[in-house]
Amino acid sequence: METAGTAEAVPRPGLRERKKRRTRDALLRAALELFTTQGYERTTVDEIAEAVDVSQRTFFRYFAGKEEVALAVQEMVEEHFVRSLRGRPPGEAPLEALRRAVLDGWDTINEAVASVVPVELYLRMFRLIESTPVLLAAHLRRSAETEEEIARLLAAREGLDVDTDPRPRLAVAVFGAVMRVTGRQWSTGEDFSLEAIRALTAAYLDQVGPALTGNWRTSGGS
Amino acid sequence: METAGTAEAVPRPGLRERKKRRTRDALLRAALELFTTQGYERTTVDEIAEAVDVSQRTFFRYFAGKEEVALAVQEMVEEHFVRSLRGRPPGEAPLEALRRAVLDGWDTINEAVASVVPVELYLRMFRLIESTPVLLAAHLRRSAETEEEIARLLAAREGLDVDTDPRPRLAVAVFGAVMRVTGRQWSTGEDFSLEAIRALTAAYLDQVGPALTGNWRTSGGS
DNA sequence: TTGTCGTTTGTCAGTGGCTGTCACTAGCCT
DNA sequence: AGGCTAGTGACAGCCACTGACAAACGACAA
Repeated sequence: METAGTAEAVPRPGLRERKKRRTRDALLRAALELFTTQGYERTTVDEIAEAVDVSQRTFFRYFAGKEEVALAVQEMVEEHFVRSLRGRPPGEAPLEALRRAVLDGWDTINEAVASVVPVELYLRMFRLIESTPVLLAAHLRRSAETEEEIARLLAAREGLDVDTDPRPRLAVAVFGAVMRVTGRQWSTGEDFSLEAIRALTAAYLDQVGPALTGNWRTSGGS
Repeated sequence: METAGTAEAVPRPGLRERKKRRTRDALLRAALELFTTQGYERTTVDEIAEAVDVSQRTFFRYFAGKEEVALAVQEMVEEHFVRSLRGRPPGEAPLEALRRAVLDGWDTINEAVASVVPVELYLRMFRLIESTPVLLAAHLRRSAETEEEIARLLAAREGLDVDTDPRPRLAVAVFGAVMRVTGRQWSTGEDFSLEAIRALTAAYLDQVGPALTGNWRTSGGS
């Protein structure tokens, strides 16, 4: 956090700072472009560095590893969602707040992403993550961390202790599970639009209740 | 599949086969022992191979990578659980079958694991996985694959198409989420016994309902 | 027993991700 | 202007992992 204080967030970035940000953004964009065109495994770090004309060592000074650059945008999106959740009114029930936060997050995704990469590139990258085992693994682990953060957030909201009451973690885990199924369904479907995943999210959240009802044989599916 | 037929599963393993199994088991045990004593990252493949007195190349002929050997026992346990689930009577409601299969799985965990490694070593390894980021990531991804298998299994049981009806995948994802929270809670708790995780499993499954109820502020806690 | 065959294994060489070190350059500050 | 420090490139090295080939060894039959 650069600006913990009050107003003026950008007194003067300084030349060094600007140069750094430009290098980082360039690396990120180059990496994503290479990943989505020739695949994650078939892209080497040397290639990415060369595309931006820096040394391999410099790449590793900006990103902890190949994985991190691949998941950087996803990270931004999750932060966007958590921010959205923090903004929900305290009166809302936990699951209601979660639901509204995600749907709101999709509606405003542009604000969070477009400044660094085009949304379309983000969506392509999302699908690549789902279909690349090592990326999917890393993504799932990071999601688990985000879930822990959200669980603490909700527990605080409701005045509970996350270590003695299992309900916050359980609820968040369940919610996260639904989000994951949604994302997977979207990425293997046909409609790769933003509206599609937004609609899927709403639909699947509505289906959780029925899915947990014992008898699936009466009245059914999508 | 060596023995697809009916009875006699072990006519005569043959010397070669026995030697192979012995090498594999030795590698597995040595790896787990090293991992749990000095940590996963601080253990090299060369070390493991040397402990069994084979070449590094041979290690990679038995295991696809360092990750695989670390998760091998976990894999056996999950297979054990899926087997247990397949044995549930068709009349049971899906979630009921899942619940009974897991609890049953814990009760009979010895049969599935003890022949290869002591159960105690498995439990230690379980905790190591939870606390080692790259292992946790790989574990979560494999769990996702198992969940897909289970979803198809349940869908078949109930006569549904897993691709048009979201409920099987949703239910399994929710169930898996609860199991993960359970495992995490167990591994960070104090009682590392088998009974402890068994009891936690039952308790957390009972808490899912309440966790999804909107109002946590009335009556709660562990 | 001996010879042949196919499998298992070791050796060697190489790739790619990632890290430590060190010297150099270029912003920044007084 | 000149010193301080952050950012960088060049180089060397570790470790996970793979392909290729030859040697060792078990299986089986003559």
